[in-house]
Amino acid sequence: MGSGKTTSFDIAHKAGVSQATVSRALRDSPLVNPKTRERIKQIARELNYRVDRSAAGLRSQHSKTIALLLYEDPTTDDSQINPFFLSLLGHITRTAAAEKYDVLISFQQLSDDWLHEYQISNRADGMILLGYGNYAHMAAKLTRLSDEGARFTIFGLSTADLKGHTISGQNLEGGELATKHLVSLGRKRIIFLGDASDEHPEFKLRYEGYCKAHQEAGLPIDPSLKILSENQETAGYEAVAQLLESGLEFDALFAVTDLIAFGALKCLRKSGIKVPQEISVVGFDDLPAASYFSPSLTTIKQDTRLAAEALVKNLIGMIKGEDVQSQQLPLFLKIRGSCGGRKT
Amino acid sequence: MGSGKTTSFDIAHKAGVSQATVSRALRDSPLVNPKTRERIKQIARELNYRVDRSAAGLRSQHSKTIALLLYEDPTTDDSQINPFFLSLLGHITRTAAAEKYDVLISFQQLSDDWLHEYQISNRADGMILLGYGNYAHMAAKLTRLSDEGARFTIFGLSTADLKGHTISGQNLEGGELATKHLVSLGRKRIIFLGDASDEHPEFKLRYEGYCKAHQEAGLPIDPSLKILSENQETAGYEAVAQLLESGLEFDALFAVTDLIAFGALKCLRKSGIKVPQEISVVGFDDLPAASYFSPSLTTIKQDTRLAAEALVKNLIGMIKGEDVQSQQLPLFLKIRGSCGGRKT
DNA sequence: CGCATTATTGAATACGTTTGCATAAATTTG
DNA sequence: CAAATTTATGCAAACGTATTCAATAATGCG
Repeated sequence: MGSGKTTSFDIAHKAGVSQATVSRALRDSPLVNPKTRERIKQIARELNYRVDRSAAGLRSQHSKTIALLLYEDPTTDDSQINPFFLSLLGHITRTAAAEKYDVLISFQQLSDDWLHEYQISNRADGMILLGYGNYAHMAAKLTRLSDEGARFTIFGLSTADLKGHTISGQNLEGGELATKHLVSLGRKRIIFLGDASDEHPEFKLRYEGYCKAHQEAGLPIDPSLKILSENQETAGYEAVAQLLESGLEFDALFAVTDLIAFGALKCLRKSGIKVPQEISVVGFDDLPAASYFSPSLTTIKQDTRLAAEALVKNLIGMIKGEDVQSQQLPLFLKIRGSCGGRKT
Repeated sequence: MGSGKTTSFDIAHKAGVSQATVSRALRDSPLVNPKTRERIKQIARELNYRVDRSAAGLRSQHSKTIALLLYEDPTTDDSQINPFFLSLLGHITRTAAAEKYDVLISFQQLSDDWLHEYQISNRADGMILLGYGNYAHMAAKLTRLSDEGARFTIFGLSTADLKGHTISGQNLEGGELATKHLVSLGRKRIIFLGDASDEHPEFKLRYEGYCKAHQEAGLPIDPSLKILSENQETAGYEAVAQLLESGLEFDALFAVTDLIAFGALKCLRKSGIKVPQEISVVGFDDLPAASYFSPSLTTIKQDTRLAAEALVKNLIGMIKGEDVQSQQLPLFLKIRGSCGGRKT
């Protein structure tokens, strides 16, 4: 009491065993007699003892911590974070906690130093990378990091080179799902709005799904219906404004993200075009605001809980040296007012 | 190269100095010759050396980490997190990073073990507590923790007992701001919607601001206009539904949070009441969805950046043993469609 | 130039664990 | 019942850093 904090030696002294035994008992080692283990645990509880994480980390060379790196797009300095990640964040921390891992969070731009900054410094045993970005740009970098021994999982990207590191939605199926829904409503000239270039492989896949749905329905794929838009609300607005001005005929709109869809909806509303009566709109992501928007937005929903669990469990598997597989998670169609016609 | 990771000894060897000098040099100690310091730093850079955080933490007994504890309301098990915190979260991590602190994140219910779980275990040097809850319930607990030596700051609560620990908005001024705006629009019978009981001191202050605005405008304070509502969208909906049924006359509505306001707006819309023509509505918080709602919601906005900086800097000050002061931060009125009448 | 300071450095230790190895006690086996 | 095995425990050595104390080199002062 007189001196500093409670250590495992104090427990050992009180229990009449060696410090080594205390350490083993608290970690549920089979090397210790169940009876002594319980006695030790009881004493530890009474003294409100906690293992010193720094000491444990130093000795075992494991921090039992995961670094969650949200990297921001350097071009947009508004610190608005995609709310979609908030949900992911919650599930990640919960899953990690269940596995006895802490979660460190950091907002960063892509850096060469991830590996050293987190793993080598023993701040974290592995990293989860989140955030929309020009993944194509990063693939090479990530492959190199992986080769250097970096342990990480990344959401949204799917590249053969990064086996086991990637968790993503079934983007192709998602695009197909959205388009099929529009087709089933009798829509024939469906705009695809977004950047389906190599910069955004996931968007590209959504476009492929769009095409597949057309083929299966026997509809022609008109390239002029594929409109470029950055992943921002204002960009969606602008794109639709130009579209209307061009006089191109269309009766539906598949926006590759909800953000784009919001912009599109605003522009349509301003132009006096009725949604969904004249134009049906589908988004992608199911941002919280999607249900608040007027009209509420039909969209493709990720199961953030599944995604979070996959990200965490793959990463921990990697840390433990197991062999893990990349996963593509199913997506769901969330029907709301911008499409159905009858619902709110 | 043959053996393990790079340590300060390796740097020392290569630089021809002792390990002690390396440690000092990397920490910019004045005890080391500037010339040797630069040489050492250069070598460290070349070898991609990073200080082992566990070792440093063990030796210095500081983890250089802040734990961000978001505690969930146990009664609502939907894992929807208030998006307001996302913004706060971003600013907190950025501020902490600038001060060389890591941020650990955890979703937890109120627990007696915070102190031991984080501080004693050397997982974090201090804690930031976030989340709406029945603060009154917690005040006693937090006071005890504080007495036991827990270092923490908390957002939203303001209690004399927790000197230096609390950062909050100027709730009274905020309530006044909102109400004055409604009064300036010619509204005379303004509903106050929320739980202004002892359970929510911050809501109580908003109500006091509401009263103050009335007094200053020479308007009577009618207690029957003070309507109870839980802090949930559905609760706001229900409350307004009952209100309409009761036939009570009113021309404006001040919801103590945006969530409540959303519910209120939905109910008004469903009942065919025009906002803002017949009823003006003001919320509180400026959730991201507030601008997406139709009509967009006039509300009181917190400066999350200021709040985050205050939370982090007060906490770090506390950790360093400095004397810190609680703060009340200014709030801002964000005028949108639910109120003005002319704007979108 | 001799002494008092100051500026730099190194040797050694402690931080609180985890874990390999040795040992003693208990149990099984032939 | 002796030998072989299993079960429980303790001893002691890391893990990589920060820091106290002593020591040396460099500088200033009269």
